[in-house]
Amino acid sequence: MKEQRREWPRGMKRTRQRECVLSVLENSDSPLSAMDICGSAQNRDCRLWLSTVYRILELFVKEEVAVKTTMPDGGTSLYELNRYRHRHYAVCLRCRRVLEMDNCPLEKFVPEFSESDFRVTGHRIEMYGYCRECDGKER
Amino acid sequence: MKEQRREWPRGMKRTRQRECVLSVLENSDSPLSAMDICGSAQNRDCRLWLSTVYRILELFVKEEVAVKTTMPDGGTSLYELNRYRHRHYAVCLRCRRVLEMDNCPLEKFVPEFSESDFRVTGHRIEMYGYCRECDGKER
DNA sequence: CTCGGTGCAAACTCTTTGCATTGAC
DNA sequence: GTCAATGCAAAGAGTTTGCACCGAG
Repeated sequence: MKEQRREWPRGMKRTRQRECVLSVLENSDSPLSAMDICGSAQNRDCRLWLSTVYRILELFVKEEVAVKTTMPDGGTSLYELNRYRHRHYAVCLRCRRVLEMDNCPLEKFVPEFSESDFRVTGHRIEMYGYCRECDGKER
Repeated sequence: MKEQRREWPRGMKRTRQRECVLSVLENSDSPLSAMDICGSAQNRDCRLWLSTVYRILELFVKEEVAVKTTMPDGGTSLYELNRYRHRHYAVCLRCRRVLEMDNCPLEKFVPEFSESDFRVTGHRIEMYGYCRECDGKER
């Protein structure tokens, strides 16, 4: 995984802890939980508290630096960098591995509603199934 | 909302509490939280504990009577009957109203993956935006 | 009658909040 | 120097677990 230097988000005070959280996010190619992030940060010799991670993530989401998601069966919230591009995932039901899809089914799609109008500003798609390694194996 | 009688799921012990949870789910056309379900049950003069609701829902999901989902920004898990048909929702970002979509963008879609194969067995789609009442209003 | 289901309490996990101190600007 | 950000503790929400009693089969 490569260190990709990006400029610091404008108008946001630059602290050691925020740099660290941003760096962890930059160097992950799948969504992370607050606890994952806190752990990775500790491994980089950056001491910071879990509540601080939550506060930083909240800020990042507000500033649209990061995006918050959840796996469909609920549980913990996950965060990833807002890469300003369309990205959808396929989740393996066996090993939980997350694959990135190269295309988006909503490119040319116009949703229909019987009851009402709706102005669509975003969408979320996840595919479920089995990755190559898990397909055919039990459970 | 109409009482739709369906037969009791096979091989599952029939108790007052389970009938009640099933009935609440049958008569809702949007996903409900465990607490919603518990509340609705109380309104029907069915006393049951929240932990019981969770246990019943876990059973229903295992038996594929119900489906567990979450809104994308995390938080509480929601449950709805497994209606064995394709159904996607649009969620209003302002009032949280949930609209059902009449079509599915994945009918003719074949996902592409650069790295690996993936056998797709299901998918989840949610659209976000603003419903007619909320569009244009602030926040 | 038996054994799984439920009531109830308590624990657990993830997340948020409050307050004093620290550190970026 | 000022005020926002953080460390830390503690509270909150949602969910799970343990155990004794109850009730469906």
